[in-house]
Amino acid sequence: MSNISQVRSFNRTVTRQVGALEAHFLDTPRSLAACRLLFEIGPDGQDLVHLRASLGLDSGYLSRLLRGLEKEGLVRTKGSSRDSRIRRATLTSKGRVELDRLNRKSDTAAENLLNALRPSQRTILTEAMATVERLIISASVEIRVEPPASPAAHYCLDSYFAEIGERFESGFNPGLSPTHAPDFQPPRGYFLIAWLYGDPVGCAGLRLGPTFAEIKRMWVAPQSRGLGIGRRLLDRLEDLALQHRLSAMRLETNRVLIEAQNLYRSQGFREVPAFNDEPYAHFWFEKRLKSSKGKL
Amino acid sequence: MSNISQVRSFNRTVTRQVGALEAHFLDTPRSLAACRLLFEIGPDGQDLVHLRASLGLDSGYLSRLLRGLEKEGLVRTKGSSRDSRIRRATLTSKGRVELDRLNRKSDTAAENLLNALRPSQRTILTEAMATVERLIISASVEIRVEPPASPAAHYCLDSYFAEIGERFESGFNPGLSPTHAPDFQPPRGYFLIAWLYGDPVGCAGLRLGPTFAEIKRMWVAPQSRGLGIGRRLLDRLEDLALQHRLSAMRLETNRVLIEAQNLYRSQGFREVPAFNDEPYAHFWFEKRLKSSKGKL
DNA sequence: AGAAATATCTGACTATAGTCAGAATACTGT
DNA sequence: ACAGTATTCTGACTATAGTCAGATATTTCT
Repeated sequence: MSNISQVRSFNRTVTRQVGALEAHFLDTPRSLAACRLLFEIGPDGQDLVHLRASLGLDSGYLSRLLRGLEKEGLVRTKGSSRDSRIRRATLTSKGRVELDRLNRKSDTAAENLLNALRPSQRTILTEAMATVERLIISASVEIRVEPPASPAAHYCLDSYFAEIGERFESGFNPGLSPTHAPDFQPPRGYFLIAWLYGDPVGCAGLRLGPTFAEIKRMWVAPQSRGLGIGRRLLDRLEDLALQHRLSAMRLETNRVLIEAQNLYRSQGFREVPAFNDEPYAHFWFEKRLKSSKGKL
Repeated sequence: MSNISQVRSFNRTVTRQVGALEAHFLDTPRSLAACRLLFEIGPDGQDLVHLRASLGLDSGYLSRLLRGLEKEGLVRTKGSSRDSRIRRATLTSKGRVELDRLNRKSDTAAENLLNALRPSQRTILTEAMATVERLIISASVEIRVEPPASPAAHYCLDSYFAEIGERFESGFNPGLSPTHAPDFQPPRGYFLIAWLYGDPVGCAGLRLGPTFAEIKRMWVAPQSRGLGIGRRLLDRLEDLALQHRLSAMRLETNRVLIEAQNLYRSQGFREVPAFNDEPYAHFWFEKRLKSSKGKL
């Protein structure tokens, strides 16, 4: 079977299976959309903006679904303190009981699937499921050029600074390593964000120099590591550097970021002597870009 | 992650992905249900009974969907020659063009998923998909005791006789190896049918003797082999024989049925001297049943 | 301060999906 | 021959899902 027909055959089989699992919700007095909403609100509650984005709902429709759940006494909505346009939905205690019930139902449905198999097959199935899931998620990541001052960029940079602040032996003070947003905006550079299902899960900045490009602020969200996002960010940066006919990409990194160093090496970067005096750097890397014949 | 939470996480991810693929149908003027119907009718046409069963549609709903497709000029229905209650839906040439278009759209959607991955990941993904699919299908097979004269039983037996008629070196004449339906019905025996999505895909008969049980008419549909159906049929037969406190199961087989002999051996059967004069048999097998202490 | 953007809600609407009862017709087993 | 069963169709109905155009309140930008 070709790859494409395997994917289509898989989709047919899995749709049927998932449909059967979803049918289990139908013995509740609630619609599937309302159940999904309960799951998405979760025990800790969620802002309506987030619910709308991650379930892809029309704002009117979401509003109506929430009114329905409120009438059932499962959900409460209240304004957020920071921004009183934003409202947050939380489960009432009755709602938490109901979510538990739905979770148990889903567990049972998954268990029924597994119970029909022999123990050795169960392991094979769940391992193959993990692989499929990881690769589908990986294929769903989309990398786009974004303004470095956008909210998503701020979110990434804040997360990045928070993480290295914890990991660097000396902590991290952004003031000592300043970078200006305009450096990462055309014409002086680029800022890439990796998106997964509407959430930013990684970023990378590129600053264009006269002969080489500098990579800065490269980060992948911890829960999304191992999906090849770092690799894809580097590939895109390389494309951009090549478009500008630069002959090399350079970056510096801190010694505690072992996994980043491995990534750079596996993507063709070589360690070079220090080319700047970045205070937090211990290693400097460079990748010569092949199809370039120096600066145009 | 536990097996159960892996299954649930897989379902979430895959639902999202499949939903995205299905969204591709939405740029047609047709509903998803109508598209599924076109796929199911296929280039060769299908009886309405089959469409209703395999898509799980209400007969009124199906009727209306078909009227819609007829109005669009994509489908024709005509009475069957054998039974004029049964009607058959076939695609018009315009319908075939439309089905081709849908197929190409689906191929493109599957291709987009694969194209987001590196070639090595594509192979890993499709192999894992094949594994997941095989095991889900395998878990969806249901084995039930059925009357040996039911239409499904006839379908299995006809397929079985047709297959061995082709494979046996001497052909096969059912008259020389007679078995009566009552032998496979309680209290004298059992007839098992393996069902997959409403279609019979395998069978096995058990004839209860005074001290041992005889297995007869064991068959698995060619397109469903490798799913462990034979193994599960044998397990169920063993349960039944144990319920009747029999000490052994016996069967005979033809030398060309190599895969069957491998199955028997792997399930604990041992070759024994001929215990009957079945004309088409070359090998005789027996499995002693453990928890039994002879006939009650 | 004023303009533009954002978040939510409501009312009015449409499309899709599905159910159910009954009618017409044809087949099957005895 | 005839009672019982199966197939399909129609009309009448409901539920679910979703869309769209404002209205309102709030925040952000300039």
